[in-house]
Amino acid sequence: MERPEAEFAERVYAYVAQIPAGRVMTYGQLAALSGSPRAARIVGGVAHYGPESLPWHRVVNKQGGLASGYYGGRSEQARRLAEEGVEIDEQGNVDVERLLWWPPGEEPSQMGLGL
DNA sequence: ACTGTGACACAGG
DNA sequence: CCCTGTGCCACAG
Repeated sequence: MERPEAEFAERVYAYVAQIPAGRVMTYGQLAALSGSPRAARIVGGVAHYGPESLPWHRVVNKQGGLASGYYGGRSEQARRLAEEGVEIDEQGNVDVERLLWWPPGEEPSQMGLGL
């Protein structure tokens, strides 16, 4: 399956590129920010065929589980996250609640609430 | 326009 | 915790 650049993918790339070291974003979150709230799976495809230069190891599923098809395997993704100070529990998951990152100005908390 | 393909999400058991 | 099924939708033939 080839997945050359496309609008949706371009947006995902832009967000992934902004994730700070030691923080993570979920597939569903990236999908929503990129314009398709229910296209989490598409983000997976984008990640698989996207630029290796981007920090894909900072993209995890909503439960904190590491990617199943990460280039180099989950152990490699875990290693890269660990290097940034991210702790992986015995189940191989990260604390999404605590490490989830949102692009400045697009936090869900400010979407419907006046600060 | 239709079909196959998922590095997901979510509801059940 | 595990596993299973169903919904999901951008993108390539």
